[in-house]
Amino acid sequence: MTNPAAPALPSQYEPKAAEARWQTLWEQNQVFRANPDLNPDAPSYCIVIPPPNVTGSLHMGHAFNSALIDTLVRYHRMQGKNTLCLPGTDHASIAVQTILDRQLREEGKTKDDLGREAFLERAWQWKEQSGGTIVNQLRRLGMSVDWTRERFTMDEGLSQAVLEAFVQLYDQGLIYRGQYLVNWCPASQSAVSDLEVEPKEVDGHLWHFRYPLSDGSGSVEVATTRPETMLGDTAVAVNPADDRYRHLIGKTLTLPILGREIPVIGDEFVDMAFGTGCVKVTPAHDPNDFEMGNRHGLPFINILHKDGTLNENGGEFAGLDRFVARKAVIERLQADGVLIKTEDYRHTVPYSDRGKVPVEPLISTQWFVKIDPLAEKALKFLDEQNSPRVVPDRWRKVYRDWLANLRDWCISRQLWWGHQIPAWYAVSETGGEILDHTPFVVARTEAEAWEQAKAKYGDTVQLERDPDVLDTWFSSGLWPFSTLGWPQSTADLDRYYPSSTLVTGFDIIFFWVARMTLMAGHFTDRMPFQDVYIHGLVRDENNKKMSKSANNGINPLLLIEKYGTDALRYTLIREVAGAGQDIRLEYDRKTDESGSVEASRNFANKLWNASRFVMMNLEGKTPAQLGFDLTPDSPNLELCDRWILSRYHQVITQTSDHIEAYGLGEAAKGLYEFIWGDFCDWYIELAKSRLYGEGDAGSKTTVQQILAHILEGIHKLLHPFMPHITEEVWHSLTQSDEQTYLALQSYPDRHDAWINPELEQDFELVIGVIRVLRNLRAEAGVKPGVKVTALVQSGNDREQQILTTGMPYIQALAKAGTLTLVQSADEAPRKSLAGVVGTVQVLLPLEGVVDLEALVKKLEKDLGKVEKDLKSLQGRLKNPGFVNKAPQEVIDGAKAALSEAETQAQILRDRLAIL
RNA sequence: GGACGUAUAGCUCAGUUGGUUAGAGUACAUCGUUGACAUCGAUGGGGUCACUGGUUCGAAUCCAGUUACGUCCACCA
Repeated sequence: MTNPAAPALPSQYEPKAAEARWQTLWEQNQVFRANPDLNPDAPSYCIVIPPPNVTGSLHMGHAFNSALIDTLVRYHRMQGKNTLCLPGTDHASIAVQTILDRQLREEGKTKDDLGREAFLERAWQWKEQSGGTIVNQLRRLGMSVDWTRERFTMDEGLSQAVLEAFVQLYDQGLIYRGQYLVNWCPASQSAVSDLEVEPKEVDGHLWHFRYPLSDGSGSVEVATTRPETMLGDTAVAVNPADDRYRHLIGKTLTLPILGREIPVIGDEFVDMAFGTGCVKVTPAHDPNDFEMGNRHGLPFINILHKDGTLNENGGEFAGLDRFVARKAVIERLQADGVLIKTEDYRHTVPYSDRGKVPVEPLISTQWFVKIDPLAEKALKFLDEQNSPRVVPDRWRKVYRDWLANLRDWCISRQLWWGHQIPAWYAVSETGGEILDHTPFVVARTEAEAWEQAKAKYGDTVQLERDPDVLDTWFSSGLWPFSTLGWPQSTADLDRYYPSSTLVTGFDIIFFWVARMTLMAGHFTDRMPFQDVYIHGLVRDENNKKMSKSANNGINPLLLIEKYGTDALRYTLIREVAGAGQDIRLEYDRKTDESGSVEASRNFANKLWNASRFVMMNLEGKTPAQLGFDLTPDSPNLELCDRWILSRYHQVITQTSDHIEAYGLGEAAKGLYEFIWGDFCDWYIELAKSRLYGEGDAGSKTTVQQILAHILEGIHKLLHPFMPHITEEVWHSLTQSDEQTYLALQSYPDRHDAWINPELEQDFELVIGVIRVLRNLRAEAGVKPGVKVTALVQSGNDREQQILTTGMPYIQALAKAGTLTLVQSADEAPRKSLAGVVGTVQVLLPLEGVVDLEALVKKLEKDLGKVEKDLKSLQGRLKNPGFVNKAPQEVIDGAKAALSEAETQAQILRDRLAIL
């Protein structure tokens, strides 16, 4: 090694140790701890991470989401913003309770055996375990979050926020308790929201029955996919415009089996064209029928227990499970001769997302949030202020449509794990039991509840708290501001709220994004984030959505172990183009290998070695010690120096612009091309001869300065994407101590003065000549190590000038020992291989044994290509339509291309003629 | 039943407001251990841009339709 001061770095980057080391140092030294009071004049940047559910561990989707967030956060931090990235986890009420229920079942127990207290203790244990795993995974991903501000949706502060929000909404008349039809999940024995229901296509049947008219004058035919609900029928509806049945409206029918008299009603909801045009109406067990029941004042007969068995209203079927009862009802109807037919019927059945069983629409008493006033406010923000700004734009419409079309939100869940509803019932008023009509008080604390209750019902009142908990999304809806201290007014809220960007997948726009905007609009009078960046999901190698049920998840830690966190992060980001597109991850399940992550690992290794090379050639100096006093007009800059500096400054601009437009993938790709292509393949190669002392001393210093300067810049530019390797190398490069961090350095400044497109084009010509010469060498079968004699010919003054400057580059990189620049090709031996770039001819004379036929073949091939272009260009320029209508610059471009092609063709023909 | 997304090299994907010779990575083939890197370098082969029609001097790009895959929303018994 030429540099004794540079650390002896191995030739392969080992991510494992470096990543662990920096993760620990960052955290121990609270590098990412936010301080709201710091730099009052600096803008702030805040991302509150979407809290993962404490349901186990993180999957690839989390890794993707985290990579995007951390890249944004690190970028903005380096831009000098006062930055906070706040981590946390979500209690995931129903999801966690489902897991615990399953565990208990495996132990042969139920939650009632344990009792609420012991159950919750167990739930907290689970939370500690799963939450711990998740938080450690976030660390492994290199998230630059402020761990001192870590939150959990059920911790003390956030629980306070939930209480406050509930009480306020209740006091404002926006929360009410009422009897409504809800989606009932018999498996978890709880109400679930509309969003927790997923429709599934199933092959079922459509059963047709005959309901006789009570006056004996005939019958009507109705059909259903759920025959057992007929036990709860309280009417049959027909469309009042339907001539076939209009006369029946007002008559009564006798319900089979139970013999109940039910009316025929007219309702426009009924589709005359579907089925028979007669609909059985079960107001207590069907959403449409519920509405009809309300419209027509029909009785609501509930036939189900909460566990899905039939209750006493089911008559002889009482006690049977709903699906058993279905069969029994069909048999009985058949026996009674009123079953007309059974059709096979494919239809959608609503399934409970968590319980994995069909949900049952069921009347019950629940708590609701009145959604209209909240939705109106969020819509107003969107329409009038485009707030939040949705990226990509197409999701804005999806979000808007949903907001505009909402039903009241059922927020009570018959579960134990979660925020218990702060309502206390005066059970002494209703015989010691909580009934639908038991009076209640809503309060922030139990003491406050007693106070209110005593005032209303006297000192002897007995209180019992509502056993139900709130929908998980109630607390998640407060997340962007509850985590910053709301309802207290805090410095954090002041400084970081509203947050800058919410980064999340489209799958929870409704569940979560909209709930946050609803709550934030109401409680903080503004939208909780400026931008919403919606990304796609990670698909598996077969383009399938990764899911637990399909068991096709890819464990991010396996890939991290194999290739490193930086490689995984870089892969995930590099794959995302524009925004919002799903990404597909290459993966071999047998070997746990991924070609694309491997490519990123190789890129990291390339960077490592390039850095190693540069550091070995700086004579122990840091970039700061070498200094960078060069300006675009410094006389001692060579063509390649100006070129790489121009490219470098373009890349700074381009990377920033892309990141700020959420084009993270484009930014990542641009850096890859610059680092591997421009910097490593060309600049470093050209720098070698100067570093090895083959030029003057000034040239060596200049090249060292530039190498050091750009290398440091590269690490800064790449740091948001690959935080560990860049932090590691940057420390060696700058010889910084362990209390100084690249993560806190400022991003490279853009200096447009360095950008020189014309010069870049000149340099492209040199590169072109090198490529052609290399190609000729390969065609001629010249071994890579052998130096050749070659000629470069151009009759153009400007090209001559560029080539003169570029001569040493061509000699070095194309291994041309003797290289002559000539005006005319006559000076070349007859037996030469030839190629063209622009109007420059590159000639490789061949002595001795030469396969003439091969030379001719190559020339003919090249000529064929050029002639094809030539023809198309000539055709175009002869076309009056083109010449008259196309813009001048396009025509000029075509003319220039034509003359170049003509020159090329001529060169090739001449060459062929000589042979 | 609505709405949306995607279709380009064997594979994963780029391709800006239409401008002619459609690009990367990867895989493949050939050559290579010169003093950063074989997790590398050089070179090469490989595409009727899903299909059909239209607009235009000119279409991967714009329009209409078709097909395939995927996603979301929806109360049809």
